[in-house]
Amino acid sequence: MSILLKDIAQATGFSINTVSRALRGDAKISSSTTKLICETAQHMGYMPNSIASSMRSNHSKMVGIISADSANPFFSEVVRGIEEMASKADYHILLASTEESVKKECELIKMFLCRKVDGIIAMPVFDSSPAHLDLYRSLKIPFIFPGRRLEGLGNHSILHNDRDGQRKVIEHLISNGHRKILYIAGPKKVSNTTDRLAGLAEAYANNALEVDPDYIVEASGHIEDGYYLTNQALNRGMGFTAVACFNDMLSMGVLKSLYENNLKVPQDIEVFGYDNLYMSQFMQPSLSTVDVPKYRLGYVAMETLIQHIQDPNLEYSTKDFPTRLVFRETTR
Amino acid sequence: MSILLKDIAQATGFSINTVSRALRGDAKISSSTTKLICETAQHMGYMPNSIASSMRSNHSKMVGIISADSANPFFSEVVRGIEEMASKADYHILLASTEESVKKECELIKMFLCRKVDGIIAMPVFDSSPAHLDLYRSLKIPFIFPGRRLEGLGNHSILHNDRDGQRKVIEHLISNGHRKILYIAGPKKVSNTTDRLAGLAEAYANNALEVDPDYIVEASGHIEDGYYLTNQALNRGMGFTAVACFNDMLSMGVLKSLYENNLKVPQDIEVFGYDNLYMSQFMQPSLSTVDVPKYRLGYVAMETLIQHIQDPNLEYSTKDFPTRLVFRETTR
DNA sequence: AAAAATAGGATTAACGTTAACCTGTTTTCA
DNA sequence: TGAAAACAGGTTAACGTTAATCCTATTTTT
Repeated sequence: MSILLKDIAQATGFSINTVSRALRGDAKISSSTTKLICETAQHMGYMPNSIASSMRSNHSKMVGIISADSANPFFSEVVRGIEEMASKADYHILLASTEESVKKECELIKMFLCRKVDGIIAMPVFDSSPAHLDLYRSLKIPFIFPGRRLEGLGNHSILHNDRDGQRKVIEHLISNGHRKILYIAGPKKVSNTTDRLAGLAEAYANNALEVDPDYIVEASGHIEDGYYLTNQALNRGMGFTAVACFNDMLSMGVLKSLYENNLKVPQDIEVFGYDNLYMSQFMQPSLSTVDVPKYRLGYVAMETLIQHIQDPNLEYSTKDFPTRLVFRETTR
Repeated sequence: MSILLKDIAQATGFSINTVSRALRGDAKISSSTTKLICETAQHMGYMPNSIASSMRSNHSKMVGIISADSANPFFSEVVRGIEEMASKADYHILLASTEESVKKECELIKMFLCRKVDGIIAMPVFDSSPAHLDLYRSLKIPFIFPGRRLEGLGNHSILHNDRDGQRKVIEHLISNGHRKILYIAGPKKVSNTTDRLAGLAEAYANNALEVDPDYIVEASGHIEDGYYLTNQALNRGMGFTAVACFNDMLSMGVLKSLYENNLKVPQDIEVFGYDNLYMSQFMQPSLSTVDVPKYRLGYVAMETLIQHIQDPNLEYSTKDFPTRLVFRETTR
């Protein structure tokens, strides 16, 4: 059916092994032989069978990516960074999304293991069940968590100072005179939610203010949550003067709700997002937010993963990127 | 290192082959034996090596997905449909994006072939170069094009009446009295651009109107194009009273530009998108658009692909889903 | 009661590649 | 000048599964 090493061996008169080595650029094969073999392979339209190669060589040149939420462009950006680096290093990607389900996450890991990926990059659900953690701990292949962390596996993470970023946002709002700030938090099962809430608490504490739990509402992180939760808070007459969101998608829903309720942004209410999605600058009004280096996160995660694949003894160490506030039209 | 069929064979006293067949539910193995083997496998924590399985059985249970543009949530939705169906049928996905580059598309196909995928689902670039088409024609595995088409391979497509949808949009605008409609087209290298432009032409023809090429501008399909092209048209004093876009992302940029130029939507200018992204209902103002069954497109594409994998003699036939206009706040 | 069919499983040989080891020349340089 | 390297490539045996074939009791058929 298709061209095999055997066929090239026959055509050139060399052994299968020599052909295999020549095609892989083995230095033991003379350059003239290598050239002849490569050209013959080219002409015959040889395509290596990576399944067979993986089988024998014990590495698949594939890494498994576990994304979290396909509805949020945040993750597309991270994955784009991963892909870019992967492609440079001639790795390929097996991609799937958990939609924030631990069960699915565990299944994916097992699937990746069966498929013999060389490493895993995951945006894991924050779930402290032993089964989940043990699964990661039992992994014999390298794994990296870009943008998220997992209890006890902190050094596998590449983070971006969530706590710091959220603290700055809240401090800014407080210094602008706001005392009733509605905070739309992310889902509990995401580490960033916890970290950003810690940043919020810190900001209040730094200003000797109490956190009012009524002004912290939980969301799954999608646009509609921002919309409905803002409507709800408004209906309850909570009288907030600023809204800080766990992410930009939520903010988009918030802006919609505020507009429909005839509240002017930023005059009546200031709004802050988090993530700095590309689209946020085109929201109406354009969104003030916290920039997270999404692409870089993915890129570095892949880069780091490859280092660990190449040197299994390499120690893991947390990286932490700085965040940066981006002021646009939703703040004064 | 890890548990193999061999180990289960040793533990149960059956042959490797019997273990393999029992685990796959072969009817030739008695139910008591099957039960014993499966339970033992479970206890020992057996994980099948899909690489080895693929190698021998000649099917990988993987399909390659070629997406087009990672920045557009349209494709995430399609991929979600693909994944859902794939997961039901126990297929897994190798996903990559061309970012609309034919070169990358061809490379991806070859990569998928090397990795022995059982089929391919692609959103191909519309490029009539022989190399590109021949590559698809030479494929010995099934392939489906959801939402796009390729010259001469029309029956591999699952479409959604692009021409019809765009015609309705333009006819609606014309019937609303608009005579100067700015149309922001997609990139030439996407079949939908051509088809939607045909729909536009049809609408004009049906109303005995001439198409003014000056009012048709080309874009790559991203938010910023909508923004800059609208600014540009405004600066040129083109005096249009409606804007129809190739997709919703463009519309988001258009809305931003119009707002910044103090033009009220829909009072001064009506705007129509295309795709009906989830987020479009939250744009400010919410976007009138054409609904495309994105998820369904992906789902059916995968479903169809599996049918073709299971029956290689099955004839290909184009499917065509109906579109539906969605009226929101950007139209009167 | 002998032949045929069936159930249940064992043996053997692949799948296409690469790793490990081996062999025969040619260089090198002490 | 001769022994050790270096060079260039060949041989053989895997990797873990599954397909194809074969075997042997037991049951069914006639």
